Amino acid sequence: MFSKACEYGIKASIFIALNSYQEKRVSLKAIAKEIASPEAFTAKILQDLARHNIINSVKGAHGGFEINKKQISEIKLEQIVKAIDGDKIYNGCGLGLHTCDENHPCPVHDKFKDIRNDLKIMLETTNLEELALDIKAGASFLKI
Amino acid sequence: MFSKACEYGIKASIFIALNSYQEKRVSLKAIAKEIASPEAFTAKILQDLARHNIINSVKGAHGGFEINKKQISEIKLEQIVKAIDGDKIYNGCGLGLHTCDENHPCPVHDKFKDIRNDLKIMLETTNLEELALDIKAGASFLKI
DNA sequence: TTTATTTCGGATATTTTTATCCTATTTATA
DNA sequence: TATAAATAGGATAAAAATATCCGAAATAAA
Ligand code: FES
Ligand code: FES
Repeated sequence: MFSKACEYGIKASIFIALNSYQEKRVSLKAIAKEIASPEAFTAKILQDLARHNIINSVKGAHGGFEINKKQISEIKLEQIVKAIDGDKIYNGCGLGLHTCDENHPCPVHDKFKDIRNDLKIMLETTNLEELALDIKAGASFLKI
Repeated sequence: MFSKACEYGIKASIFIALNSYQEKRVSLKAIAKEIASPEAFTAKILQDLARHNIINSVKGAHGGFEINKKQISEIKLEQIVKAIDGDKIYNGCGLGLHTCDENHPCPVHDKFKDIRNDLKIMLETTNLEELALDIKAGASFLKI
């Protein structure tokens, strides 16, 4: 469904958000450990998220990653997915036709579009805050 | 969502079904042309589907691929997807945890499982016959 | 100002997916 | 029986995704 890069990006963002509530900046190393992801690969993804202004990176000693506390509840999964995987999950045809077009539908178009739309709505309405709170409450997990 | 192999497998199966209704066996070449897929790669996928008894292959002159007419309405998309992509689409965690487990959910589990279940139901209830009929009626397309 | 820490970013490596090539095998028919 | 037409399947190649390495740049603190 999502690429590995996107999975890491989502999990990392949640962990960063969680720490940002406590004014704590987290290092790449801490993130990779917490979400069980390869460090260098995760670094690339974090750079990408920083370039998209989803997270903030601070270089140098005592540097790391953080998210503006006030923005956490405004950041939707959709932004992360679009930043990393692009919007093919929204516009792509389920059977790989060049474009998903109501006027030139593939055989599964009608059945597929509803599911894809539900996914779209889910991504557009889910924000980082709620996900971080679940982790904090021990109601969900970032690894294993 | 689906792998390229799976997309080709679904489209090929629909085209084979369509022809099998008219007692026509279709060649690899004809299939690849009709669904705009690479011939040799498509051959591998068809072999896979044949091994899974979803389609039937006939070697030699006047050979090709066909589906037992009476089975066309019984073949569900689910069988094709499972044969090619396996069942990770059913059991896999949306964020890549080892297993999707209600008791050890990832942050998006609750929101994800409903969408995944809708997809599952769609695949389990959609059969080749209805898809082939749409193609025949010009209501859907296999390429471009 | 030096040092330790940490992200940045380019280059490279590995793995997986997608695609191609070639020979063997099977089968209908001339 | 010889030939042509097809699929089967192993080997290989190309492309994309995933992962690693390393030096450069930035920054805090000694
Ligand atoms: S055309 Fe294939 S999903 Fe819309
Ligand atoms: S645990 Fe991640 S989708 Fe169920």
